[in-house]
Amino acid sequence: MADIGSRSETRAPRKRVDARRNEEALLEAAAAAFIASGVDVPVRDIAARAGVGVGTIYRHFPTRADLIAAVYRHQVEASVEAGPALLADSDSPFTALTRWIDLFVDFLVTKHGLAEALQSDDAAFATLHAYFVDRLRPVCAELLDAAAEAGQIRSDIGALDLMRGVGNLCIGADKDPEYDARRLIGLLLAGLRLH
Amino acid sequence: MADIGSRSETRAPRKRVDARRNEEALLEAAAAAFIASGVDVPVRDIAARAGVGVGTIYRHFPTRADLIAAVYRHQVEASVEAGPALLADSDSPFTALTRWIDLFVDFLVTKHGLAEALQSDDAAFATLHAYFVDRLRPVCAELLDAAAEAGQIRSDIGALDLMRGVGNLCIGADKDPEYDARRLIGLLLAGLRLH
DNA sequence: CAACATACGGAACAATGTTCCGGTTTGCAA
DNA sequence: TTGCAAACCGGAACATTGTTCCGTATGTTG
Repeated sequence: MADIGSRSETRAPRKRVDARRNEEALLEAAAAAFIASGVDVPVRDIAARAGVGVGTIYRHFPTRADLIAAVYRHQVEASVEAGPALLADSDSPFTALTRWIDLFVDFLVTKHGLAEALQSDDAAFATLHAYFVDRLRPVCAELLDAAAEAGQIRSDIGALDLMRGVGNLCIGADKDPEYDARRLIGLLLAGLRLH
Repeated sequence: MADIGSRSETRAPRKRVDARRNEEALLEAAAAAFIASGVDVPVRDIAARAGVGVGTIYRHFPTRADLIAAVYRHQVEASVEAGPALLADSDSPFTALTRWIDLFVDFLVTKHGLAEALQSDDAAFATLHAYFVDRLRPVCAELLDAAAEAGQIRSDIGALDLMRGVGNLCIGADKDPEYDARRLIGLLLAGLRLH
């Protein structure tokens, strides 16, 4: 039987083209604005870059967290996929864990203010926090479990704890060149090892 | 030679009594407001508690950092004095270091938002950061050096790095009861040890 | 007690987040 | 193709908070 509604993707009465175009423009504008001014850039700035009104932002992305999540979704998914790959390619689970954490740190420190936003208790960032946890915790847990099972690390630290610690240690790493977050994260991982 | 200006403390032509009274009231009001709403409590709230206008706050404490520093000065100084005492009383330098860090953590997590403020790159908090570093770094360095000299820990981590890491790990510890900052800080210290 | 310096209070201004509504555009169906 | 209801748009308007400024009140001194 022929497809009733042309060859478009989803059901749902098809979004208006202007809405789709604006959403696209907003994602691009937000990405640029985040790089230029951090994830706390004023809403008005993003709207101006995208050439839309502030109302349009709130309509497409009710909270700042939604916008941030949308902008960085690709990279988060890449981290999700990197987990199993590292586990397969590395010579030990602990090495894989270390490498994965390194990717995670790269991600956090290159997005100005992301680490801060993730740890913030601001209700507006709750969904962002939830998104990161939902996607990344299982991956981190897998790496952690593998290393624990191999007897390389203690097994009394949860994935959430570790991610939280790493996230916290990344705060401010992009502002202060004197601060070497990786060094401290290395210490944290060293503290995890069994001897 | 006799003291020219009565038996008061400082030089400087003696402040007006209302000014001194307001400063006192502000310190008390700020301390209460910090406990109730964190160190980010709106300036107006503090002014209202103290029964003064906002202008009075800015006159006595030009930046929020000045006010915070004044409110917590006593406790910071207590931490400064605790360092040598712990070193003398503990059975090993590493134990002393651990205990001192514990005091430091206590201090940070009980002051809502203090850890965040300390790591913030906001220019308004620069002097607060500087005050903490000036007073506490030498103490931490002394403990760190003693432990390193005793061969208990590696010697390639500076006092500033450690304090920064501990401070970062304390962020959010007062909000989220699931998050156990001390556990991660324990890991960090474990990573410091030599075997 | 008078004159002066200092401090006070809060209105006014600025930056930013958030809501709301009149006007416009678009998708759909007759 | 044309008409229309629904969806969407832009930005004015409002709320919150930090910061400055100045006319007024108060303490201090001679």
